[in-house]
Amino acid sequence: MVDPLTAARRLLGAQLEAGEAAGEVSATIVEVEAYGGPHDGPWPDPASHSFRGPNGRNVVMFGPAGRLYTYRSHGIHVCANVVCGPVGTAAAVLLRAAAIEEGVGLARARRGAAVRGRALARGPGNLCSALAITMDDYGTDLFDPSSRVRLRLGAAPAVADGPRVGVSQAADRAWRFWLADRPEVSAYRRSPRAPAHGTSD
DNA sequence: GGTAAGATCAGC
DNA sequence: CTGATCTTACCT
Repeated sequence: MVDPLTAARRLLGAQLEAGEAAGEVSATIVEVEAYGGPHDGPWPDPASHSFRGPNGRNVVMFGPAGRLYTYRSHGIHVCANVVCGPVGTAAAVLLRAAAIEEGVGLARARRGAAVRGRALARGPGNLCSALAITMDDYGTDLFDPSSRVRLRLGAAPAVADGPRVGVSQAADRAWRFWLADRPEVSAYRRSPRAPAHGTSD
């Protein structure tokens, strides 16, 4: 797993598990977005948190691949990324949506009784909520069996792609990927702060 | 030490 | 479409 585009495709169909014991909740990743790094790196990406170099929030993105990069969005939600790329080079894949396989009851208890099954982990904030991923999980090694959040890679079926959601920079880049024919995939919404279509990136 | 912006979500 | 709610970065 090296560049973010390859990593993004590879993560589709992978199993994400979260829980102290043998996986309280497990889910299949169905939608992701690739994010690059600084302007002078191999994948310059003005929409990435790492674009302006390492800082207190994004340091883990510059570390080894396979770690979890969590950040708080709009002061309310937590979003999760899988770090990729070699050490010293920032890149990550944002987990945007998943299909809950095991622990549906627990996920619904966390999200709310009225939430439809397909929407339990739809959207990056909702995904973390359903799996109880918090800022405490920042930097977690996703391939360590003793971690609270774990990842099991699989083979990816048919993949579709399109522009990323909600980014104001490089808004026309087709760096979002999802599994075709999946009801859990979230709807595309362009950022209101993004320039007119075709002008960005 | 102040401030503005934000890889979101739910509710009207 | 709007508001909630807060962390961080980037000024001055």
